[in-house]
Amino acid sequence: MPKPTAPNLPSDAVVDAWIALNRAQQTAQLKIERALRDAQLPPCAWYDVLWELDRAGEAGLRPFEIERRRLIAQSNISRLVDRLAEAGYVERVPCQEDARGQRVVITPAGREMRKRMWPVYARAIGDAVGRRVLDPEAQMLATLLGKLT
Amino acid sequence: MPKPTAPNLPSDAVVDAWIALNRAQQTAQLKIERALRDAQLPPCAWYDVLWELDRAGEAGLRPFEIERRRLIAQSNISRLVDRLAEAGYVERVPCQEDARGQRVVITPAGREMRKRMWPVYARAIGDAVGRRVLDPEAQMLATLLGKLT
DNA sequence: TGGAGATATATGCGAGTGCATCTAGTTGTC
DNA sequence: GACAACTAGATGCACTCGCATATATCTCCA
Repeated sequence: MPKPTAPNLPSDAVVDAWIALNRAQQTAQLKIERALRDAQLPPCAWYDVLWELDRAGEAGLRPFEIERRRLIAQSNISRLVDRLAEAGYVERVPCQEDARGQRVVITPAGREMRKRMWPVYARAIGDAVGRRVLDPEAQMLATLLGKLT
Repeated sequence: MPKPTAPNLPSDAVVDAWIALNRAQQTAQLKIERALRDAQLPPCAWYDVLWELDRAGEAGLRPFEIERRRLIAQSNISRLVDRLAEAGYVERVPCQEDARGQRVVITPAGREMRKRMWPVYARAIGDAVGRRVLDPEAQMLATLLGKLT
């Protein structure tokens, strides 16, 4: 009979879930990151940001918006945008409604890079995740994992 | 009807699972790491290795064994052991059956630190995971995530 | 209106990471 | 038994991260 030892102390099932979560994420992440690197493409994080910016369109996004959507720490956003801008994939444009801020806008080169990355990224996700679970399992996973966020 | 576009290309459910996996892991990891830091304790990775070594007993483990159990890259193990040794929590002892290698053995101070970390670590797992899912859900999660490793 | 406090972003710093490479020792093969 | 191929572990390097802090701007209220 599973019985917590004290308030908030996790059951064995919860600890197991935490361990499995780490291992699974790490394993998948490693494979996917490697697939991109092997294809001479930028890392996963670049894709995610380019994707957000592509969806955002002309207006782009404020750095703090990217931060919230992607759960990246503020200082890391700042530098990730630096790198993306240096690579020519995004542009920082001044922001008239708030002089402290800026808008980050994707460039055509950025859009193209995102498109170029997708097949590789997708195949890697397929290999690392899709091949190992059935579709309904994947759905269940997404639902359960969603509760942790 | 969900139908893969091409061999190995992931369905939407799979992509969602991958995204949720990242977010969940990152969120939980961040909280747990912070809880340890706030309690002036070493990071999560130290706990994991100390735990393996504690279970391994007198004989300790070879670095490459730790590597396999914890999915840490070889070079990182090497340096993590450096740090643990410098902190006095483990000791490198020469390995007679293979002169290239060594055995990493936990010290009493290491055992004690592991014990000291556990309550904080456990509570953090409880907060980050246990509070958000029911026990059977955690079990299901562990099972599904296990398939990805 | 004049600050006080909040918010947006940048940056210095110390630490950890992955990759490539190096050294030393081991195993298998002829 | 000698040499090629392999394995264990260490290390230099470039890069990224998280944290703390700095700076500029904004908001709101006395």
